[in-house]
Amino acid sequence: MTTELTNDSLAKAYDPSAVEGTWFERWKAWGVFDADPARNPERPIYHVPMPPPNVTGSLHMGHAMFCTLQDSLVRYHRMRGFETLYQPGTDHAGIATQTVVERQLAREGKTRHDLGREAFLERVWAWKAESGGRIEEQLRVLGTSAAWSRAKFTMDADMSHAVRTAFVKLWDEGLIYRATRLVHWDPVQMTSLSDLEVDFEDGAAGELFSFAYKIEGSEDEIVVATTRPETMLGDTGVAIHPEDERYTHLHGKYVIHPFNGRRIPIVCDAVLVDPKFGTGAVKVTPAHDFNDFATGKRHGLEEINIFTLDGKVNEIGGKFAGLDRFVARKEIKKALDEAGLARGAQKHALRLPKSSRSGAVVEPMISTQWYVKMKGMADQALDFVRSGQTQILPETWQKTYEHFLDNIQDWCISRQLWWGHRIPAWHGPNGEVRVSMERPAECGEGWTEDPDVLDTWFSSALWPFSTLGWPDKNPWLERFYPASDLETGYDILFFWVARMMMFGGHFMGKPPFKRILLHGLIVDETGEKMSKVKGNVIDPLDLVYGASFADVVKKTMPGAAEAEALAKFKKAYPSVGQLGTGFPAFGTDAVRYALATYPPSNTRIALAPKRIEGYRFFLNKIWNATRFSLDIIGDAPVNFALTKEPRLQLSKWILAKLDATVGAVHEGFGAFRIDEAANALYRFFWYDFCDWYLELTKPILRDAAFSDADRDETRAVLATVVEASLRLIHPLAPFATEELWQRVPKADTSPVCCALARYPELGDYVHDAQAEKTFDLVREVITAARAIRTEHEVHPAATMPLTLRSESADVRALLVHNDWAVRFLVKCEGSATVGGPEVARPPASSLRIVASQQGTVEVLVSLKGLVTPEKEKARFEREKKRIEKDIAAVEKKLGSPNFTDRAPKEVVEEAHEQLRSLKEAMVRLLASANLTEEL
RNA sequence: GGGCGGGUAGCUCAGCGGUAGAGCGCUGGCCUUACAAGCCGGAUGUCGCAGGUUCGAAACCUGUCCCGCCUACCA
Repeated sequence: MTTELTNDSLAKAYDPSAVEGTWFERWKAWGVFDADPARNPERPIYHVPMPPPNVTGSLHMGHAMFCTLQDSLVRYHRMRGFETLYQPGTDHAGIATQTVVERQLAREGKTRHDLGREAFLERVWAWKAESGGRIEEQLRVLGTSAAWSRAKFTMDADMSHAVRTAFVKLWDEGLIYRATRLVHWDPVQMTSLSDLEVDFEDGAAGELFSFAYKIEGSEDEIVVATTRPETMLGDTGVAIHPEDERYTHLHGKYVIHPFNGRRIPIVCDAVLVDPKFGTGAVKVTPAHDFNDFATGKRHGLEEINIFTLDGKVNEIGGKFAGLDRFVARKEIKKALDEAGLARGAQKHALRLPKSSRSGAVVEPMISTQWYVKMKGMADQALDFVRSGQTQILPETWQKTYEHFLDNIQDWCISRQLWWGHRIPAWHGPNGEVRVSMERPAECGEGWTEDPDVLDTWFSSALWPFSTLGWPDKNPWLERFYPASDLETGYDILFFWVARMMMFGGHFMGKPPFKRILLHGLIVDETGEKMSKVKGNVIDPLDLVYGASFADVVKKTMPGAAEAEALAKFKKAYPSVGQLGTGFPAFGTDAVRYALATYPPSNTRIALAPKRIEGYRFFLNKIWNATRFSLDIIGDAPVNFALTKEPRLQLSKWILAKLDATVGAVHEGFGAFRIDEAANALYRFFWYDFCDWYLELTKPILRDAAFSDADRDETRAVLATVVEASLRLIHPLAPFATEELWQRVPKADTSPVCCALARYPELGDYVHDAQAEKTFDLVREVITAARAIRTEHEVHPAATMPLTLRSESADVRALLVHNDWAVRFLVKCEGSATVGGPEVARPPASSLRIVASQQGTVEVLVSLKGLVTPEKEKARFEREKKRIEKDIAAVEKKLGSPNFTDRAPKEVVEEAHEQLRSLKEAMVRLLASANLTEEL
């Protein structure tokens, strides 16, 4: 397979579609994705559980983000020899999936109740079968090197078994209980919600409506205010502050409900009532408000439920019965007004609680639900992090994690849905409850199975070990628990991560992972959250394969007018205007690379398509540099041993830079700063390797002045650097690097593919910081000479004499040794004249000073006839100013009384060195001042 | 109300005690036989504001103004 590849020549330009098609299947065939608990027990493990996406969902940028980061980490560790398990899977996503199917039914004019539970579930499974494979397919497009053969679905039989086991265990331990209390109720989905599933819409326009209750047996009244007038049907108390003198006379009195005549006590409550707010009197509806519920408990008030489960007024409401809660609101206001009890209304901004899934306004409702006691598990989960057994990165999230667990509430785990894990409980005729894995034999006639299902997050909380076969003891669980890293978006830190930490600790006795890595939320280019309403959603596959903007918005805002949708889209992504009429096919590698360069500390990641383009250009650069290198290396065997002790300074320099880059990359991956690793590689490959090394191989290969030994060494260095770079970049851009790696010569007996090749380690190449600096000075000299040329508008093809002066013999030797490089890149006439300060300045020359720790170099370019005195004078002044400024800064530092005592030695020394070289530079510059006259 | 984070080049962001950085954008010049998806140059910042600590602050402290996010019971 590979030999046939090495024979065909590389296309002139990088084309992602040509390289991204086949590798996935090959990697699979080569066993890249496989983990094996029995293989080589000496190897350290690296296990990352993938956050299971909603099985019926489709790919969005969040998935692309986590795949990029996780897969990069996974490939990095795999190449470093870890026994690597990237555990994939999908989630049944209870409410979300049920909602989708119910909407389908609604289009047929049916509800789930028309079908009945069994038929409805069949329908959901059918939908899952139809759409369920898609998300996994899409994840593969991103190159995700997960153990696909082990993919799990949270409703699989084994996952289900784990869920029931966990439930029964918690029940037996007394950690699960049933309770009747106020819960967040979604009247549209008709289910309870955990407090995490409620979003608050800030600043919703509402009104504070005031009305009067008449005091029993008098014409006196007390005025209360509410944002939800309809709840007055369930009022069972009016609370005042015990010390509020306005109401002292009402202590112990009752008011009469205007619609049903209910006697309602006036109670004194200092907790609920703020005497300064409104009238200082509060209506109390224990059955429909969390504060009132607590108040009711304090005073023994009746709890009267006035709503049906779908949010209509129930029979208690009398003439209002059957009205939807929002209709009832209007009617009640009207009725109060007609009764002469309305006391006006004022605008009031309120926080409207909404279901994060259905968007329905959440109604607090009394009901009986199942709960998990969290305190003990939370304390343990807290301890895992505080003791350092589990590390959270970026560290800033640790506080958030702790704050949540410190204030943990018991978790309402029952949902009145059909799609999900059914609670394994049976209710007897006399209210008995049995919890068991299967229907207990004694629960026959008269016993009914609990109708509720579990919160989806209950099964996900078991994910790091249920996927390994828990509760059965087996080699996978032994070898791969705890996992190494858990990487996900910070938005599910509470929902998922904290709960895995709690369940992992409880069921396994150990935290489920060593590190928790969190990334931000991908938003549009202007920082707005992606949403269909805003029309700013981007499908990652459109970036990979390319798509016209017209097609993009057609998907984003189905049914909307194209012009309008396009306008919204372009507003959200100002940079796309520069991309023409659509996204070009950036390819997976470019999308991944771009996403990898955002630091994880960014809570919001503003997606700029233009930036992805930049990384596609980078891949093209890699492609062409490899192509060029292959051309130079040729077919003759490469003697890699020559790179161990290189003769050329240039060889040593690039190998040392490579080594430094290897270090930076490991640091980046190690600290979850993949962006740093990605940037280090980008800079090395483009700015060091391509711009300098590759350019300089040209004279080596072509000029007769170089020996065959030089050429052999250069071919070896070239092969080494290219091959190492491809391996280094592979975790970030797996496809292009694999394609190229297959074709480059390799030093050792290499494995079948780059994905399984050994990752470069520090010290593999020349480890020599000095070697880096040495040639860096040559580089600066060349840059200075080029700058002079450009400044004086010398045509790039023209040659001109160059003189380099330095007091340092070492520097002069360096310049002479690398004269060939200077000559080639500056395009000077013959060799540069290298000498000490005694060497005469060429007439009509322009000067630049390069100051370095090794010594100062005067770069003199003769420009006879090309430069005017005015221009040179201006340049001289600029140069002088620049150096003066630098000198002043360093002098100020060194001049201060105890800088030398307090600052670290290296810093002081460095400052001295700096000043010395700057002063030397100034002397040189000033010496040239009068020479401008010669021009 | 409480908590957390952020305000640095036109944009997106690094830097978090030692003379302001990157990518993109802008700009001048080059089709130099790997790459014009390129090459060689250039410009650009009172580092939100005000105090303080320090020899030295974009970085540390205090206050202040904006902006996000999370969290909470103001009817």
